[in-house]
Amino acid sequence: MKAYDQQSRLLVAVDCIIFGFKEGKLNLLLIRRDFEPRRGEWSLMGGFLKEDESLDDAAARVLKELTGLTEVYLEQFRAFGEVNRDEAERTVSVGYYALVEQPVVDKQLSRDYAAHWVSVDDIPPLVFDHREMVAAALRRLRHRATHEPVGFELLPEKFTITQLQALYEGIFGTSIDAGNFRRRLRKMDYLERLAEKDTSGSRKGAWYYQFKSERYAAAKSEGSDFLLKP
Amino acid sequence: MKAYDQQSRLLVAVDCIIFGFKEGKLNLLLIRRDFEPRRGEWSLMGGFLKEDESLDDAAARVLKELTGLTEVYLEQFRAFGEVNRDEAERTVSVGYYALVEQPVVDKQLSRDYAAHWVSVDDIPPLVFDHREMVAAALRRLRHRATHEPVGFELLPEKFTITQLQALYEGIFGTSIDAGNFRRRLRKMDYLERLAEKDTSGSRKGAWYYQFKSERYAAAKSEGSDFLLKP
DNA sequence: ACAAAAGTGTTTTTCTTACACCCATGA
DNA sequence: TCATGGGTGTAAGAAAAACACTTTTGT
Repeated sequence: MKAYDQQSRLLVAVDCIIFGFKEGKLNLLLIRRDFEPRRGEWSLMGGFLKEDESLDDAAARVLKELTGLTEVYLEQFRAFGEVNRDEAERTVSVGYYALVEQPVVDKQLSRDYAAHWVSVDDIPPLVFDHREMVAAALRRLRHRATHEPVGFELLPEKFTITQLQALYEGIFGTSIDAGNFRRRLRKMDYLERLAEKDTSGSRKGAWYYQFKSERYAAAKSEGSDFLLKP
Repeated sequence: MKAYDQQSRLLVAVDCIIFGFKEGKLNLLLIRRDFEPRRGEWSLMGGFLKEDESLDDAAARVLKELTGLTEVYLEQFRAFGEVNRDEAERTVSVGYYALVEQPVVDKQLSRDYAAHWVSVDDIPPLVFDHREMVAAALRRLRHRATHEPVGFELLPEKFTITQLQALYEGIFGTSIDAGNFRRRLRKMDYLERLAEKDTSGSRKGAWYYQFKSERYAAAKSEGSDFLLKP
């Protein structure tokens, strides 16, 4: 059984699947590897776990190094441990997915990392098992987005219902009935309609809304379930 | 960024939360640690990842060492990576939960490991962060059991509706309307009623049923969703 | 014949779905 | 005034919940 001596220590990494949303498309932030092996190929943003940091801390650090962002939604979804998944050395990697506001990231992105957004339905070949990691992250995101109000993390603080609908259509790759979608949202009293309109998309203008997390927490603790599916 | 040299290698473990079901109770298989630190205290069954095995393989190996079982339902649910979670040495642990037929395990259980079943609503103090791991596993089990037909893994191949209801009541700690529960099951044509009855529980006798995984796969691929909640 | 588990039916209410419709406004 | 996205209403039907009811059989 378990005994501490004589056990093999090995590398533990975290890899981040960074999701963004822009112009109706769900996107993924990739980098080109700047070290061997497979220098120059497309890869997820990752890094090795340090002695003095937790997995969550490591993921947040890695994300900060690439995007400069610190207050992002970040959730572990799965550990990947096939023996030969990293060809250089045995490495166990823990996958995290992040939800960021793409326009905000675009401003902060340092050019050095050669980071680029790609649409989730047009992903280039990736190193190692990163493709599989993306697929798993996407499944998890779809699931989370229907059962928890995490989609909002991909939108600016103020957003319109139409934007939210486009987001969900982007996440699921389907189209949604606008009337029914709105009605479901109307019942969520943790969505506050602001006294302000977005006039960029139409003549009439669309009301801005805001997600109130405190109110959601209250609603949840009283047993109400979030559910928003295509 | 990532670079392979000069990185700290560390211990990676897997820990198994083993669920069983008996007499209306959802149970957990625990052992007493037989090595330092915390020898003799209650713990989950775990082991270190070896150089030449995947995480899934390691979990299966650990499970086999304790229960002798090989064909069990086993699913990773989360990695635990707090810096001081294991007081002896920095260890990242990947949590798996297993669903086993308790009566079968009882027969095979080697006395050496000092393994014992405890009810999930009466868990003794556990070492390290094992309590938290159990809580996370239980949340995952509840979720999976409502959306996928995994509950059957805890029952014998042939089971009655009443047993299945008791199982779900045990998993969720609630009571369920028998009429409505049965009706939902009647619609699942991947549940086959056998020509045999269980007469141990009543005069009348209850039909045995069997879960047909091939038929379920077919139904699923045609878009039908499993849903069974309290 | 009756107790007790197994199993069925029926009514009520609630939620989805599909889709028709109205609104506001800049060009 | 009309095209366009924004937003509301509603009728039909499906599904969930509550609960009364029947069936079977050993004692």
